[in-house]
Amino acid sequence: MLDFLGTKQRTHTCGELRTAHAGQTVTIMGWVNRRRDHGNLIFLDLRDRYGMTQVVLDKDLSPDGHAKAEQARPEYVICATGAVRERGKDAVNPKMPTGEIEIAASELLILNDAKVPPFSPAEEAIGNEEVRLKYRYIDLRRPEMQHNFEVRHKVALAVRKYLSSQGFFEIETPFMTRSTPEGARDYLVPSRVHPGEFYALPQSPQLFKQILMISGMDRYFQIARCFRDEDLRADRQPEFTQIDLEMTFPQQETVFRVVEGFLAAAFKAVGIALPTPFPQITYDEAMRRFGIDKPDLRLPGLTDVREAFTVGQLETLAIDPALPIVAVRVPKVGELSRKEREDNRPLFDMRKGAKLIDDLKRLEKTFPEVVAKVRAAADANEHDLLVIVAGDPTHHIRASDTKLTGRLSEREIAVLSAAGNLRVELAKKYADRHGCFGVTDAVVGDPERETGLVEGSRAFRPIWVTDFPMFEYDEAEQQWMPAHHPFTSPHDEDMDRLVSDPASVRARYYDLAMNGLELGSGSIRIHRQDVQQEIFRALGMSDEEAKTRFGFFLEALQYGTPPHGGIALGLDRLVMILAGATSLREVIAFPKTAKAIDLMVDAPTPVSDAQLRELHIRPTKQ
RNA sequence: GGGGACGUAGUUCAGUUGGUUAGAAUGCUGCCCUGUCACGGCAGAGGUCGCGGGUUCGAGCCCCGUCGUCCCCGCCA
Repeated sequence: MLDFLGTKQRTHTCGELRTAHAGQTVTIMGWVNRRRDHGNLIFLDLRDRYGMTQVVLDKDLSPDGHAKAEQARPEYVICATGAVRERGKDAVNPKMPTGEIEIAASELLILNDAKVPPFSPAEEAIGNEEVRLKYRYIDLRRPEMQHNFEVRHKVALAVRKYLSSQGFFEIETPFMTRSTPEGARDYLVPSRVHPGEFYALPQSPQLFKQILMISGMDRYFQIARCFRDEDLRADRQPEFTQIDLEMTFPQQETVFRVVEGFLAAAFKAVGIALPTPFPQITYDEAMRRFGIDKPDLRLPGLTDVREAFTVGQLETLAIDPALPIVAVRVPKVGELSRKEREDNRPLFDMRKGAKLIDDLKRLEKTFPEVVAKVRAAADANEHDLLVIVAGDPTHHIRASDTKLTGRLSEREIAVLSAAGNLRVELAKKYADRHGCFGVTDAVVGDPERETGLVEGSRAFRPIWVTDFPMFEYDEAEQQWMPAHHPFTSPHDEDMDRLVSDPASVRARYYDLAMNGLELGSGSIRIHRQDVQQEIFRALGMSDEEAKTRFGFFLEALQYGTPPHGGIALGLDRLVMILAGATSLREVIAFPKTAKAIDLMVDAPTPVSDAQLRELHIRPTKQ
């Protein structure tokens, strides 16, 4: 029943034939997307990565081919040879790029059959992720998935090309290494040769890339796999890919220009113009204006409306005059009903003393002039949703005024971040009303879009967030902790306050945010041994402890370390944004479930006792 | 570790207050069909209602447990 391929060769893909090919005899191969059987006339849609082409089997023209086509079923692998024929006017399918032609097959080979698939790649929407992941090879046949991986490939290629053009070497670093100072749990690899000892899979190539700078490699990059044994989210997988780079003698701006360069190149590769340079904002300003350290610029920011209130009014309304009072505006959402407001309450975090005024109509009855001022300040019209977030003066639990993070107090941050999160949550909930998020899908969701840059697209809004605080106060441990890894350099002019006022010390640390997602983060590193020691001491770490934990690196630092810095960007997240997807699973070929299981290969699994014995491992019983 | 949603035909789902034989669409199988493109027509097959226990005369539906998928919190410097 099945045919041998013999010496047949594919002459064209299923996506490239046009009317210009009419008259040519061609051979195409692909999967049966759909079969339409009209008795003596059978249509087969052949699908491959490049597209779909209609093959016609006419019993008069090719009785053998027609007989084969009768046996063909969805997902059978077919080889069709025949003449390209322009379709009659009434037979043109304007929905298909190849819809003006068809192949009048003179010969049809069934190269392979297929079991009835659990779902069809030809179907538009499929829900069950469990089935999709188990039969991932079928899921990946879907045009949407193939498009996602085309985007992923083009982005990676553009990044490589650009960085290479800027003098960066792509250098690999080990997968089997030792635990590094990152904060996540390690995946461990037992050593057979060294009983009881383990390698760790890298959470990032952080220390290796710094050592490459010490090694004089000048500019390094890597599209690097990273591993972190933490619980998953829609935007977090246990193994993920970073565009990792490091350079010698940079200013912060030097790093920014490089990243802007390769991102612009990557976006251009998928047909989108990304204007550079990207805007910048300090951490403090981001918190004040957006209530979050990864602002989504597609939405209006928070508005400071303190001035709209008199001291007396604040007292009547039980609002803390010392804390920020901000308006959250969501365009075009309109007034909410009492029930809608009720439903939205869980979106607001009042645990740390923030308070929400979500019924401006009611407030307007008592204080019409206040509401008028708030509306004016927030630039709101009657079609916008507007709420006010302020501080609750009766709330003094835990949050303190004295322990500062940067120049904002913990209580100020509590109010601002409650407002900032509400802003994002409301926008997500009413996305279909304000339409600020919609453009993304329209721009890149169309696999057929091949040409034409979307000039200055407002769908993708990157922003640098700079000057993060160097330290965070850990309430549980009652001590200052590095907000990032301990090799991040503080600002030169903040150095003298390391001990006296750690809260005010700014790090030369930066994030790149896009559309409310953290795309990447980096820093200018510490390159001097004496500074590094000071930082460790500021963190309450003894010289001995530092030596045990990072000895090899501290040693390396002493052999002529140049100033250096870099950044790492999440490739998966970047592609996710470009693909308009909401989960990393849509842009990772073989992802894991929320419980870190690979449903296709069924991993992890128990291993044999012999294997464990060899590795000197004895599992503990539950 | 915690919270929430979901689990019924291959797939997507419906299933009333707990009541007789669990439905639809699609897919699948067979037959018919020479211009379809989500082809159409006729006929048919297809169910451990995730799993285990309980309540009840009677459970897809109620209760307890458990497993799985997804989302969130914690966690992820």
